[in-house]
Amino acid sequence: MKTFLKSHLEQALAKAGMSFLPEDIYFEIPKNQDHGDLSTNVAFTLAKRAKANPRAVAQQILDLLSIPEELVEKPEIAGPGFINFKFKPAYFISEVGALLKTGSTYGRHEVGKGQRVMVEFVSANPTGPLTIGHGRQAVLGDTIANLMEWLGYEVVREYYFNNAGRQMRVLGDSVRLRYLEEFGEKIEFPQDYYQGEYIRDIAREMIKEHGDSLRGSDDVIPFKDKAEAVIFEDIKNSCRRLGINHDVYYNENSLYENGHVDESLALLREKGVTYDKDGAVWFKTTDFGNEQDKVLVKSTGEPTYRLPDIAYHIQKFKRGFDKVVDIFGSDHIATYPDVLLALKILGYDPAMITVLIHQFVTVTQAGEIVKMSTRKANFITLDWLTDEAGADVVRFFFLMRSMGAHLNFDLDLAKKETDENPVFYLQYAHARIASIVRKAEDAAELKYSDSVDLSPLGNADELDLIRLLLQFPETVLLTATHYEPHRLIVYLNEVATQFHKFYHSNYVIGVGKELGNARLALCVATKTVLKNGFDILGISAPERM
RNA sequence: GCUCUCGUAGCUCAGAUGGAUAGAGCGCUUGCCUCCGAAGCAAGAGGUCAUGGGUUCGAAUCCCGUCGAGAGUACCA
Repeated sequence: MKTFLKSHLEQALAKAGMSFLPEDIYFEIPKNQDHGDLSTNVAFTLAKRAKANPRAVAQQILDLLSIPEELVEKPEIAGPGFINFKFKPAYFISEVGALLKTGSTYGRHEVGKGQRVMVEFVSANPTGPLTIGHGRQAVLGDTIANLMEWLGYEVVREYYFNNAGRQMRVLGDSVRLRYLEEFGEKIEFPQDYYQGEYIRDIAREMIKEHGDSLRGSDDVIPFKDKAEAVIFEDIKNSCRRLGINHDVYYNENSLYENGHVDESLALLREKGVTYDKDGAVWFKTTDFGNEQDKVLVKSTGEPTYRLPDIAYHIQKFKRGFDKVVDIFGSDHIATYPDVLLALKILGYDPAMITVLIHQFVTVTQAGEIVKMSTRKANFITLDWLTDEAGADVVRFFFLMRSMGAHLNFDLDLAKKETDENPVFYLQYAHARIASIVRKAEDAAELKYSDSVDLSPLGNADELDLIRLLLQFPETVLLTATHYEPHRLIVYLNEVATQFHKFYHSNYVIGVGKELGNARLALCVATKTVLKNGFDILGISAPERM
């Protein structure tokens, strides 16, 4: 509808002989309905440039504007120079009909058609269970992947991990020590080892499988392998419970094995942006405005995380993705600029990578902040949270705030949030509609059809609801292109509110066949929008609750 | 010290390219079930948009300073 109005506006502007740019013409949905359904401030933009009076410019535009009268009311000039447009019911009714026929794909777009996008998220190394912090990223990542799918992209959900290195050796040795402890051996457990109870669980597994046969050796490999397998399975399961399934698990190690790490270093050397000093290889980031140079390969010969990260991203492009979305916690905020810089130097377009940084989750319990650390084991696991609150509530909770905002997770509230959680407000609306549809078709002589005559609709409650429903496709587009899932929740909340309002003063059953069927169709349209929105968010759409 | 994110109602948070009277949930006050689901609806109280300047027709939004919170600033990831 915006493009429709825009083209008419452009014609009027051209007729008036005003010079303008396509981006001069914006429409917004006014907060106040007295200002119509769509409003434009184009007169301000042009008046400023021509040093003219905005109202006069607006009037000049309107004099030359001709739009079809059957769909749109006569435009009005309001305030200091806004031009407001108001649609006629006929417009709304025809659009609802289209919505009903489109059904479960209503709100999908094709802007990403034929393109492949990778969304990388979670990417935790298998050293312990996923915590609430990981949970936020997992849910955000999966939902952004869903949004990309709704834009028409072919999406790959990827998990990048490392099961080699010191970290994993410490993990293996942690299990080994607990294993020995199970046999009553006096051991000294280093403070920087993994303290969690899950280490003991794995140690007991080892006893079940191997008895005491490993007591004599100090080989950590079998312990490491077991720990990795158990923990990774646990991680995958935690994700699965929230409806998250990665398509690819990409092992950092393979970058070494396939020579990609060495190759990346060689490429950077060729570009002359590295140098050797103190036995280490440095990346000359100061040449590009950074405060200090960064180490790519330590004096021990071991690369820092930067180098494999660079190699990994090169592979992302070589694997044929048109677009890459990386989701990191705010603790990684300093790592990605170096990666992007390296890619740029090597001739890749950094604009193809979108890095999303989400703020951390602070957990409060009994009014006190719980500090979390995998090492120390005073963490709250994602599984525990899912047990307590349920998958829908967990997903919803992590999505309802913008990722730039710190998320305060009040555990006491999360536990008792069963009937006062906003997710139920939305689901309730859906279940309520389902119930009406059942009842209407059972008891009354109503029958839903996507080609029912909708013209009996037209009162304020009905039109307000329709107006909102028709915003769904654009909301999906905005939510996806801004990578801000919480916007969809804000929107769906408005839909639910407006539906409840409609419901309370407009009966579906007992108002006659024509109006009844039209309202029934409106209910189905609302249900469709809610359901499609829930699908994107990854929460269930209950028929009963 | 420097960089990034942030500061909006008692609490938790929304406020699309700068727009018209600042929004929701929870909590608080008051109404609404002989009728499609009261997990709901309606009404009310509650604000110096951290703070001081600046930009302009117009600022919660953009720019600079100050205060406060979090993260980063490693030859850890």
